[in-house]
Amino acid sequence: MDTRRPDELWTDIDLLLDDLQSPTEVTERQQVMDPSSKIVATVPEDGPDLYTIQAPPPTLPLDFMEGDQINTTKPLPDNATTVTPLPDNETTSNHFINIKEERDENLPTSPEQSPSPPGSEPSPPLQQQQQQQPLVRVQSAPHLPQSHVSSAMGVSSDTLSFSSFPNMQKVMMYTLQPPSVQTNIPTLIMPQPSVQPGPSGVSGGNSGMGGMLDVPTLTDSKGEYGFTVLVEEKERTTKSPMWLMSLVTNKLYTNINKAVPFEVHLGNPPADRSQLQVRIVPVFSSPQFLRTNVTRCPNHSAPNDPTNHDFPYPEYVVRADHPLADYVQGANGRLAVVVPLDPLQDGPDYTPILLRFMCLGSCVGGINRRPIAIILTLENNQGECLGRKVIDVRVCACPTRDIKTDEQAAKGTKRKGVNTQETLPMYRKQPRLIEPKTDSEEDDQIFTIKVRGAALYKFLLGVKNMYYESHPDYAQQYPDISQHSVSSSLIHKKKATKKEVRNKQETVSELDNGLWESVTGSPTNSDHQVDEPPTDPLETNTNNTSPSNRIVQSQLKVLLVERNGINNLGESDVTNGGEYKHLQPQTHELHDLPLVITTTSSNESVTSGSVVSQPSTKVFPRHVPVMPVSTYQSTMRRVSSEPTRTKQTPRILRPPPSASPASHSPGRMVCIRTNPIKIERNLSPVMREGSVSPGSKEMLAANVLSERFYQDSSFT
Amino acid sequence: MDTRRPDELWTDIDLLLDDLQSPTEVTERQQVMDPSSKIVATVPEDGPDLYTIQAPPPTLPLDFMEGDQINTTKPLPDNATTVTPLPDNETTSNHFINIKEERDENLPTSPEQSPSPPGSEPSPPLQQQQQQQPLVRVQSAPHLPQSHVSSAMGVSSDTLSFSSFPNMQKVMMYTLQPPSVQTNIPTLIMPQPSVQPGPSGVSGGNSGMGGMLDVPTLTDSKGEYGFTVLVEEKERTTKSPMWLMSLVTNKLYTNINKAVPFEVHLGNPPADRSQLQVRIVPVFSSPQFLRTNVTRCPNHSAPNDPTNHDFPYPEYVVRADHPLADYVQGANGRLAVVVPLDPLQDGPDYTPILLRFMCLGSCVGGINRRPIAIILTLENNQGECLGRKVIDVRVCACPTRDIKTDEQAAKGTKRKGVNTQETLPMYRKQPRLIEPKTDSEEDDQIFTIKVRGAALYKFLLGVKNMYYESHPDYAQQYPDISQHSVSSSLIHKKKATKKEVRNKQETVSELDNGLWESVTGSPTNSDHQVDEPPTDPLETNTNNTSPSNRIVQSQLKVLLVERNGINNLGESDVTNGGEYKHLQPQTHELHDLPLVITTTSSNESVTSGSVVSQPSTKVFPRHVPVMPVSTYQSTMRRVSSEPTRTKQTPRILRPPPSASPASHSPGRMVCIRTNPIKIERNLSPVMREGSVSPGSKEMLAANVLSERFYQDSSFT
DNA sequence: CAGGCATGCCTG
DNA sequence: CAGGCATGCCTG
Ligand SMILES: [Zn+2]
Ligand SMILES: [Zn+2]
Repeated sequence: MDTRRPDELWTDIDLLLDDLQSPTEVTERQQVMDPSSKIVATVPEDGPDLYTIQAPPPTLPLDFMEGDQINTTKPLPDNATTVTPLPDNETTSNHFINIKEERDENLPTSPEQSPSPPGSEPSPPLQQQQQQQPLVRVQSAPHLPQSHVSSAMGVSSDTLSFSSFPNMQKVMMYTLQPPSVQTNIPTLIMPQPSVQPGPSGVSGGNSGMGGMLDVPTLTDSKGEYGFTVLVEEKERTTKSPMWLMSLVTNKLYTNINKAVPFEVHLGNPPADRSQLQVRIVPVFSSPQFLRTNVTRCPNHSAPNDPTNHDFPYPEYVVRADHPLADYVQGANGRLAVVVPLDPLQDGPDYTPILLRFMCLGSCVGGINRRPIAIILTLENNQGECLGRKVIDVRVCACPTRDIKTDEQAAKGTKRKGVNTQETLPMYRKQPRLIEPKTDSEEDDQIFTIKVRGAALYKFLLGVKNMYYESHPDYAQQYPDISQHSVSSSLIHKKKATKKEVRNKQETVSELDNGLWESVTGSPTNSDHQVDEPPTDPLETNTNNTSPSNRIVQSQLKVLLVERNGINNLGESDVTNGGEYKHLQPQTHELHDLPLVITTTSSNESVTSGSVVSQPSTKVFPRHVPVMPVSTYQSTMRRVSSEPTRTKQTPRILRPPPSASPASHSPGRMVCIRTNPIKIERNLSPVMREGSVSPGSKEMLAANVLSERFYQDSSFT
Repeated sequence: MDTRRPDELWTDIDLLLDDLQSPTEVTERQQVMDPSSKIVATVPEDGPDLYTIQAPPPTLPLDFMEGDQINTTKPLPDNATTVTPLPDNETTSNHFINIKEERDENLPTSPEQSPSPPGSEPSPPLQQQQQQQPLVRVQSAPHLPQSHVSSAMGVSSDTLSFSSFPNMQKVMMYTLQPPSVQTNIPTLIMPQPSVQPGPSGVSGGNSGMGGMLDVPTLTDSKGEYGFTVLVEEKERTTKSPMWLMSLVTNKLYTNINKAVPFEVHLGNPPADRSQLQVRIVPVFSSPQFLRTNVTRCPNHSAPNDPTNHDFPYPEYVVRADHPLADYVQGANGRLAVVVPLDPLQDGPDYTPILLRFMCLGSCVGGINRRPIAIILTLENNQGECLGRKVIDVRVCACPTRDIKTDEQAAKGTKRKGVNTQETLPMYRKQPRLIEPKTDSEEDDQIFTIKVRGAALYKFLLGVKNMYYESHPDYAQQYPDISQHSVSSSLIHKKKATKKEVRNKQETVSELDNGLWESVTGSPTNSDHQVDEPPTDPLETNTNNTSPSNRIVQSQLKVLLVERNGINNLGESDVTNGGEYKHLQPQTHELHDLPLVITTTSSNESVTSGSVVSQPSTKVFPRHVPVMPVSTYQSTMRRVSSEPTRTKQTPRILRPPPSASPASHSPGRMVCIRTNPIKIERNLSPVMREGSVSPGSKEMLAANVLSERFYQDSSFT
């Protein structure tokens, strides 16, 4: 479930657009249409080939999050699984986006350093820079070197190596790049937005949650103070223990909202313990969700939930039973609770910290059956990380049953003598779907986007990849077709040959099984294959000798769509390759971009030859009242008649204010249109039922595309 | 899950207080304490006896909803199951609330007529009055005559008879009244608030939802136009049907967000069909939840849920695929969709209406595995009901599986030849718990409230009953002990004797089984046993000859607690017996009532002799940092130092504004205190962990009690 | 779509 | 608390 609010999505888009701006060449104009989302974009023509982007959803969603990157790879991966070149004898005469890519040789080469904007002073040391700039460079192509920036929350920039899983990228990653290409990969690096550590207890305020975050470090590190955290194997106080710690699966099993004591041990404590604190961050431990924030489900984070009646941080999964517990949103956007390290009590040689997990691992819209872990980091009062401990956690209604199940599965699987810590834990099958299956049956189909020209095709592929990267949940529900075919074949092969061969190959096969095993204790990373060894800021190996992260300026030029019958041409050239900015969400004046909406057969300029259009009558039962065209038009007109702030300023479509009670349902369809408006009665089911929704992915995609077009049109 | 927002709760409290005001006699002052909630109330002393109110939760929650009533029964039910009279040798010298009860003989006697305020003109006819006054009198005691007011939504005032279930009241109801007492029951009738048909699509705006509503009419009525609604047995269009209609269970089985065609038949259609419309209201069909609104779960009603991206009514469970569908909140607070009756198409002789169910029947925090039905009412454009059809619905992920399961169970249970329509459907076991079990283990205990004096005891019992009535979910999770013991014994007996005796006795046994069977098609009512025959406004039997609903003015007098060391005495005398008001939420000046919070052993004026206090050290694991007293005090001081608007005006505690990110967790504990503030270190677990929360039930209870005390203190 | 698992929750 | 059911969802 996407927990972001619409306005946050818009901020994301703004941020994205701000960083996507690249010089682009426009050659000619025509229209390319997405038959499913009914979004028509006018793009320059540049290439001779017509490619097909296959996507399961009916739209090309594009509400990517900040912190992601577009991978505009070149050369074109004609051998990619999902690429379906169409014959050039198509009658489509579309235009194309010409994407020029340049490698920026001025960018810093060490992945441990964030690149500075051109002309700015050199980056400060990592730790301090992180404190000042909450920017994290994330990179999605697994074959690219890693460049995550450490945070003070136990989520650091060092990347766990995928070297032991050579084939994993085929399964986990969305890339058009052949695995052999390891260098000179042009990428668009988008900085992570500065996270407003706003009131996280605000109703519905999932600020910065739901998008992609940095990849957490899941390796333990005692640090100079000998920091470690233990959990007793079993609560012996009562007959019905509130938690269970399995030494077999090395996982904590507990129920929802039960206090679990964590013992904080300092083997080499400093003289002044009062300056120390412990930060607890829950993370998804499965690779595909490492970068997804762990928040409470909508059910449990509802302000009326009893657990929130006396607690202003309803969205924090982990709570600490400590009067000075601090609930913060880290610079990386993750929700964390920080507890000061209490002085040692009389008895034991450790400091206990009581934690509660406020959602079940099965909570729909929340953890959603994905394995989680908590990262406990020892910090000084400057927030610098002094040690780290990662503990797998399973919050379930029947810990005793589940620990039994898991341990039996683990014992049945693993060979004796092999330390569980060394192998990837995988004790229970995991589902693949994240979102509640609320989409109508019409949505889950294979749609085809015909694109003429390699440039636009690549651009759209990059957008598609970016969307998948930033939407792991969506990727779960609608797996990328290209990836799916690759991974499924791998899965089949591995499954057939899985014969207790405990080596790297089998480890891969376990990964390929589609299970969401935790990577805790294993030096792996979610979607990045790195050549460098993993570097931990806590370790002495700070100098990284690996090849640097290649930052490339991508240039794209798009064309403005018509607006009010007039071509409003304008351009914008923004270099974003590797440039980091303080991303306090900036107010953009680009709010009023027209959007052309049409259907397949009504737009003459769009080739409708082999476009896969939906059967418009078959999907619905009989006697469906068809919404009249007038309804559409009047609704659209209502909004489009709003005063345009700046004629030359593109407009980003925004969702309408919350519908008034008096408004009827047709009023919910709000979009801004330009000429030509072409609506046919034979609307596709998707169009008719959901239509183009204000906050929908279609709209976002349209905005981004249109934004491109507008900004670059003045170049022509 | 309580879906109300805190501010709505406050509104509820305001409304409640407004109606609870009754003349009260204050004799003396002392303090009665709730050892669990740490709320100390000063009450007048009036009675010699010390009673005990047992309640499972650690608090005496009091965020009752409007539309409920307090049943201040007299005489005292000493033989009630939960009543535990304490010996009078307790050292407690508490004060008491003196509750005077008078029967208002001027009130109308017909349950079909809403009583008018004294001096006002007679009530208009039922139908019209309902249109004007969205007030519904609800009554909780099952042995009382029914007085629900009809609404235009197919939810009418006629009550289904419980005559076939003579023992049901013992199981379903919370009453201290012996079943034999059928008359002269003093009751406090609270009018239902006027429902603001506000923007239901507003985030978190569950306006008026979550409380108790009127009891819907679940009987079919063709009306003059021969109205009925059919659903085809099975969708034959596709191989995987989106719905299934079982003729065995007479229930519709469908998946979430699938369009199901309902065929609206008019056997005797009028000349002008264009003035007709159909209203669809989902209701819980099991007796204990008949009066609970059916709304979407927090998960699915989240604005970021894909189903809400293009739809401004996220909380409506039922959607209609119709361009003119209107999503309204009826006068009774229920969410409904109204669809105009389209003209007949060429082919069939019926009008199809496509409906979608936007939550699974299992949705936590929503339907929550409770059986539902939809009530389809034919209306004219004045909203007058012209016909009614009730259809059971099960929204599930596997309709084919579940219909199979249900039909097998039905066939295995019922004897051949017996029409399913005539028997209570009960095909699958139903759980008893509603709320997600988020409460800590410390919460689910039996707590004891010692009360001295019959009056206060009765008052508190009434409050407890009212809370249970208005919180069916809570009643599910923490069943009323008195009711539980009665019902469980009944269940055991019935189960043992359940030997295929298909008569009334067995029907009762089915009810006693704790299952949530639908009452559709059966003339039953949820928690009311009525002597009158059921009256349907559609039927000719409009004149009701049954004994009238006895309205009684209850007078209560409470004492003000100390504030700032000074006794601010004031009183308020409000007659609320049977008086109906237009309840546009009124702004009360009673916002600043002090609240005395203390713990058991620290308050010398409270007798701690046999008070059941929680073990303060045993519940928590070892090494729990105890929140220091200073933290409490500073936090409390922070809020209590706010400017008091009116010295004489009681203050209602309000939740603090959403916590700022910089605030630490102790800041969440906000309460307004008066002297004496007595905090001991050995705080009970409840106090220490959750503490007194601003929006919690403890606070609400304290506010109400304090409000009483304040208003009546000037009498002294 | 059927079989079966995962997992919350009810029952005894 | 163990056994088992209810029910969403994954797999084939
Ligand atoms: Zn949850
Ligand atoms: Zn739901």
